[in-house]
Amino acid sequence: MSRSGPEARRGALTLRDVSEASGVSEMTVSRVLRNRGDVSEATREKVLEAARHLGYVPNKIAGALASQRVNLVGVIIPSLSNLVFPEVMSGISEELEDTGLQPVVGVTNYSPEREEAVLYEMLSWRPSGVIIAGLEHTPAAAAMLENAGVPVVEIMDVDGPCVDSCVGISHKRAGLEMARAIVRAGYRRIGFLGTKMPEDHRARKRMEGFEAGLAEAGLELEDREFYSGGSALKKGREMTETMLTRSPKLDFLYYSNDMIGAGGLLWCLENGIDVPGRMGLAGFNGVDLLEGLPRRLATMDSCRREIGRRAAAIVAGRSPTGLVGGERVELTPTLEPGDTIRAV
Amino acid sequence: MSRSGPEARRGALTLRDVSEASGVSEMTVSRVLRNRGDVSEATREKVLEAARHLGYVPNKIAGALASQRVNLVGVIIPSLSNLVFPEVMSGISEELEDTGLQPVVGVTNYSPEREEAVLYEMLSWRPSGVIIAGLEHTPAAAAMLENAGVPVVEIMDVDGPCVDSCVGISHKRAGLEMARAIVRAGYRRIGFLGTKMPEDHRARKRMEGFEAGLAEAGLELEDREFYSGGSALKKGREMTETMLTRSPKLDFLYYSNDMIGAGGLLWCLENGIDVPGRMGLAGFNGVDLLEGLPRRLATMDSCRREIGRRAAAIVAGRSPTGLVGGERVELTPTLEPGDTIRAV
DNA sequence: GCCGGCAATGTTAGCGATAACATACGAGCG
DNA sequence: CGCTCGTATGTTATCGCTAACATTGCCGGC
Repeated sequence: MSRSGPEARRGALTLRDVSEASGVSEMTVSRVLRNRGDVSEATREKVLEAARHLGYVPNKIAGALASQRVNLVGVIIPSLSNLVFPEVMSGISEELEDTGLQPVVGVTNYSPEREEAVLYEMLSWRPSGVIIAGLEHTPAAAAMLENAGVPVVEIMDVDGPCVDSCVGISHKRAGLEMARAIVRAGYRRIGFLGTKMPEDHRARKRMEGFEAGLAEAGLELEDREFYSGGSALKKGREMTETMLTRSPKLDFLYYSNDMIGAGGLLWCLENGIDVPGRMGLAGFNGVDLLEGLPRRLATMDSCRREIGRRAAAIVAGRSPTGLVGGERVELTPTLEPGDTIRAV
Repeated sequence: MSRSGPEARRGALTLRDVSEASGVSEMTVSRVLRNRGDVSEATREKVLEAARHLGYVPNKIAGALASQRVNLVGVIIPSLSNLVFPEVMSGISEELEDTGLQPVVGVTNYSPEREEAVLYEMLSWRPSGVIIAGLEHTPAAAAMLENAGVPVVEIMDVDGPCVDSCVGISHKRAGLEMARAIVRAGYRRIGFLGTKMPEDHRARKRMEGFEAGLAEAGLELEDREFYSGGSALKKGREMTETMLTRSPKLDFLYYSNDMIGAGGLLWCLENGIDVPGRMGLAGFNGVDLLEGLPRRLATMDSCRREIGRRAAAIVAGRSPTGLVGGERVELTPTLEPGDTIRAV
């Protein structure tokens, strides 16, 4: 209600308005609003009152430009509908909570070009850190990360070289160990079911590790099936049916994620297949969902939340290691045998 | 490690660097990089080459301050782990794709105070629009939205007054119609299972509408059960068991979301309960997951993606209605009877 | 050959905040 | 009483970019 109305138009409110309303300089208002520097209690009150009354919202754009500081952390992930990434996000948010830093999300849909574009866009806001999923980037994206001049944490995966820091698990090893466990349990004729995504390097590495594990025992994958799009649970069913029709002698199915694994499990149970006797099953990720299934699917936890936390800690400069960058954190996924692998 | 030259430290790269490298003025570089104004083809090439070579990334902070334009849209939602919101996000992203606008997400965890804080933070970046879930806000948040001076779209819900525009479905009506369908199918002794979240106004409205629908037929809810946290699928099972133990005469269970409904369905099937003969079941949302279940759970689609699209269209100023604000879009959820309600 | 007119480029003045430095003022001290 | 010192506040100069307004050349028409 001050000058000619609440505010002639948007954002019309600036430090100057508050300063005039409270009778002190802009600088003092700025100090009060940021809790920085010495300001007398009386002045502080006066200023806060004026700001509140006017409904002033600081302009961080100007603030950031002047101070060369931005309290944003760019987070770049392939997808939000994957279940996995929202959990990573939670970990990040949790850890960033009281650092004054704020995550900003960008989604790439597993497209390297899109990743490059999203990264460019993010960097143009000069965030004080970047967390990005995966170790594989276009050359241009890699160069940008290299020159970002802020902490960069590549997450989810540690199988390969990273630009600055990385936090994740070895998907190769995850596949390998699952294969060993399966072989140890006596299964021999094994099928693989996964996503048709050349760009999902982690799924690929898991499969490679898995095959390597089988190879140790002189085994090979007997069959494979890939899908894309649609309800993962449904696809899991369909693929399982397809595969078992085609290769009825299989005695184990390894799924590249828990959702399709769950679909497969439901199908097997409905079709009277003895699990884990006649047929063993395993997925990957360790999602919540599994707890509600009729039987607990074997899986391997992918440490999603922990990955988020550790990555955020590095960006926030509070890593427990005390390092400032160039950190490499490999978490160890634990095998959860559930009820779908024979006990040894 | 590389050149102690090009940029001594982070972001040292500015328009000036590019301008010097290419021998034209900063303004011309700016024009080239934004594709604005007349620039000769030769100059354009020269500038782009220099920019690429240096690895220049424009500083949008400065750009936004100077131009008073920010290509960001703030999106404020309660949660990312809910399945529902990522889908809304997809709709938003899709629609925003070629508008030059970029969504920035803030998560409130269903806390009004957190919502207020997130909103304040967002507005301080002066986005060119805000999309926010729900119609209920703290007075301060409402005031901020009111004075934002940019398009504000409240989404998901239309049962109540909105600040500027809103896009959603009527949860009251959704509950009401589900109740009518259930009554019509001959069920009479009905239980409700939902989340223990006073702040989830939409779930609350659904329940209210549901009760109103029952009341039309002179019925009342015979039992209710609420949960919070944990695996929704598992909770669905547990609650179903609890409720049917306590109230064995119930003949219908209405779940406030599909996940717990799915858990309930699995439990019923495992326990040999005749669905939908002896017992009818229904959920809410229409999620993908349902397709993979042994039987299709009755549900009501909540138009999530469409809500995202329409909201984004309004913010982007491309609403099909041609209106500039103050729009009210009520979408109509469709009942999907699935296999868990008796045919009439 | 002079000048209007247009296309291509340059200059100037902020955008709204903050860093860094300056100033005012009262207290405490010898 | 003069001086130092520390606290509370004000001034000035950017931050990197863009809007708006010059300016420069070159063209053709009369």
